[in-house]
Amino acid sequence: MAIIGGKAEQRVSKILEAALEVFSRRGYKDAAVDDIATASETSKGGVYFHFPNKQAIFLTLLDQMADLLLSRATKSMEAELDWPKKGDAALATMLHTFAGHRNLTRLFMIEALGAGREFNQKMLEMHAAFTNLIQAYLDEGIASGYIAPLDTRVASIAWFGAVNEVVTRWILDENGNKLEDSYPALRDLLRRGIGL
Amino acid sequence: MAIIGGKAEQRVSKILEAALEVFSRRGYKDAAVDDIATASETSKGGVYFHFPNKQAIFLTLLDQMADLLLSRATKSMEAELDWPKKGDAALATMLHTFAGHRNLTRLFMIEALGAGREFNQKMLEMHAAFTNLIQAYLDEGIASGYIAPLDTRVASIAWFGAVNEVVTRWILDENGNKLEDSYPALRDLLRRGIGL
Amino acid sequence: MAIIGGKAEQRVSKILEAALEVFSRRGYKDAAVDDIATASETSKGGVYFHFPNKQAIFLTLLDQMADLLLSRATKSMEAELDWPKKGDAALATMLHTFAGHRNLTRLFMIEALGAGREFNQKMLEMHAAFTNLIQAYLDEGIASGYIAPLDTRVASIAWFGAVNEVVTRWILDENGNKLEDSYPALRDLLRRGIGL
Amino acid sequence: MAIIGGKAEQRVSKILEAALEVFSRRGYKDAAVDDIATASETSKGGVYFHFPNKQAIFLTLLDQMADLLLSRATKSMEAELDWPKKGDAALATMLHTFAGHRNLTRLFMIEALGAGREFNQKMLEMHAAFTNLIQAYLDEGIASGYIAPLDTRVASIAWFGAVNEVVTRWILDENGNKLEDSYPALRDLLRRGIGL
DNA sequence: AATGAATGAGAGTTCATTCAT
DNA sequence: CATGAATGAACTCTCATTCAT
Repeated sequence: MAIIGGKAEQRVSKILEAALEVFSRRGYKDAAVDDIATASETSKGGVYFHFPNKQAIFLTLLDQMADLLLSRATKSMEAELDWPKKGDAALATMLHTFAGHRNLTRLFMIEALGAGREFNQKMLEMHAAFTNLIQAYLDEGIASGYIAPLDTRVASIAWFGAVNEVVTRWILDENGNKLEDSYPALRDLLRRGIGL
Repeated sequence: MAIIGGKAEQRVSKILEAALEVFSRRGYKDAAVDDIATASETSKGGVYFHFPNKQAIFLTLLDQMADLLLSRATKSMEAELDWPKKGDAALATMLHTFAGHRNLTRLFMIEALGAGREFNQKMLEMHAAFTNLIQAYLDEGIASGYIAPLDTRVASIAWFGAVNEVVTRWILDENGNKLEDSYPALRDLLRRGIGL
Repeated sequence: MAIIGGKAEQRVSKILEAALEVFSRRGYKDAAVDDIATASETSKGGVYFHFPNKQAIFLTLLDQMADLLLSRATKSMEAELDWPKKGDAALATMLHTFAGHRNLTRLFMIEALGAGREFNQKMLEMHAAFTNLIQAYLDEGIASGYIAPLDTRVASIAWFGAVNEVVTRWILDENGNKLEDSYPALRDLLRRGIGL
Repeated sequence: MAIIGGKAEQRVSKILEAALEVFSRRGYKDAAVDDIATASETSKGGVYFHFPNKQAIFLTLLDQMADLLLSRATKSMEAELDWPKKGDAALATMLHTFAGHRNLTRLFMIEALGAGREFNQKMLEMHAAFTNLIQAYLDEGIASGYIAPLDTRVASIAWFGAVNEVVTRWILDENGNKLEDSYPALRDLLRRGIGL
């Protein structure tokens, strides 16, 4: 009957919204399902009607975030025609997206790592999704002759790591600088690293 | 009167050893003090006689690790006279040290980040200790004319992040490749990134 | 929909009943929440669902008791028209009520005092509630010319103390005399003390 | 060898002093033997060398206090020749002694009651010691014809209770009035209560 | 769909007591 | 005599999960 989202879908997204807030405020382990229920104006039973357990809520959030980040990065690359500019655009988009969603970023970069071995596989997949995107980009650059051949697997990991650390520092340092200020230096460094 | 270490010191290091094992196997939150006690062949009370609480055990471990890593890296740099080789040596040493202490590394790179807000400050300090070492190295390179001026703050963070991610992937991927295989590609990438 | 009390109310009073029994048998500190849970045929979690902590259970009991005692004393005073008889009635009621609720009395007179500094304020209030009642009575006696003016604050405290000690002795002496046997002598003493 | 007190005796009294301080500050249950050890500049083992257990320390203190109070009261009574003045002197001495040892008084009046059933017998004995003293005094007054015959058992309990409550209120009310201010009113009341 | 009461395993921490040195 | 390391039972409190209504 519903067109854009039935009652159930609305409830689910309300719960996810609340969960994001609670998880990023208290950390995965310290976040109580009760807190999520309260924050989403439901009851514990209500949450468990829509999700089989706490883990599933967290995983859903991680998936959503990865999708958001990847699709934005992809889109911004597609919007550029020039190969080098594609990379710059992706980097800028990533930093911009992170900067705009500090909670989400904390969840994605910090909490998810330490949330327990259950999430290791997921984290690996997510890191891989990003590095694969980067690697494809670098391979394209080599194929089109923009850069000389190099170990794109390691390079993509290093790129991701560099961005990751800049972001992590920004998260950990509660009253630090603006994230986007690092963009120019980071871009130059990454470009030069692949001999561009 | 004690020659190598009194009974207390021995007990403390036995507890720390056990804690390292337990923390890296179960994660900070899931590690029970009871597990640590059992693993160190003491009782819970015994653990609490030597440490005020669980957090303190974890922090002690983190400090130990940071000291180990930093001192090894520093030493290996001092052993080289040529500026560029100092960096290579440090990188090689780091990867080698990580590779040789998987548990320790997991604690340091994964668990500690997500263990809770209480450790954020500590993590910031530790990351900073490493990037400061790198930054000093880069500044020296600029001062001696080996490389052109660049934003060494961001560069050092990016370097550390690159290494970090390579190591994190190695940790998360339980049956992956040898860590040290990434050395040549990583070294080239980092070198080139600073225009060397 | 509920007629006499919902499930929750019933559970709460079952817990309070059990708590009264456990507290007066073991003392506040030695009473384990687990004991209360078992005695009320619930689980520990069940108790904590209805009360935020152990202290709150104890305080609820204290309040209930104070209310019971005060309302009974007040009622018995209102039932008499003659001023001196009001006092006698209150005393008789108090002793009778105490005699009929040994556990409750132990809690109120013994455990609550030594349960810890946290309860000092509460105890002060409760003692004050009783002495205020007595003081009002004495003031009324003076106003109506039954007795000569005297320091009713100290007198009411002394009255309460006298009753208190008689009761305390009865409690401490596990196999002693009947409490109510002390009534005539105590009444005469108190009466004479205010010059009646 | 020792004349006034050997090393052992000194240690014991140092421990008792410390215990008094700790017990009255933290209450019986919350006082840790470790605290007492530290406060008396010994070790836990040291305390256990001189006392078989925590209970014994507490009991020793209670005995000491009762002895102190009783002997002072007795002495001040002996110093008076006039029978009614003996009672006044005892009361004044008691209030004065309590007022000068707030910690001790708290221990004696409050903590000891709630410290657990193990101390009930002791408390009974102590209360009895006081009321016996009072009762003997009252009996003497009857025998010498100062007052008319009355139930001196209940009367002595009531007297003790009256004093007790005045003192208890003074203890519970951390920032209340001076204890000795209650003396005149209390004296008049007690005197009149026995028809003096 | 949703609620809230209930469960019960377990967490970190404390502490009286013991005992080898 | 004294020490401090060790023990282990007990404690309060938390929380993911279940389920009758």
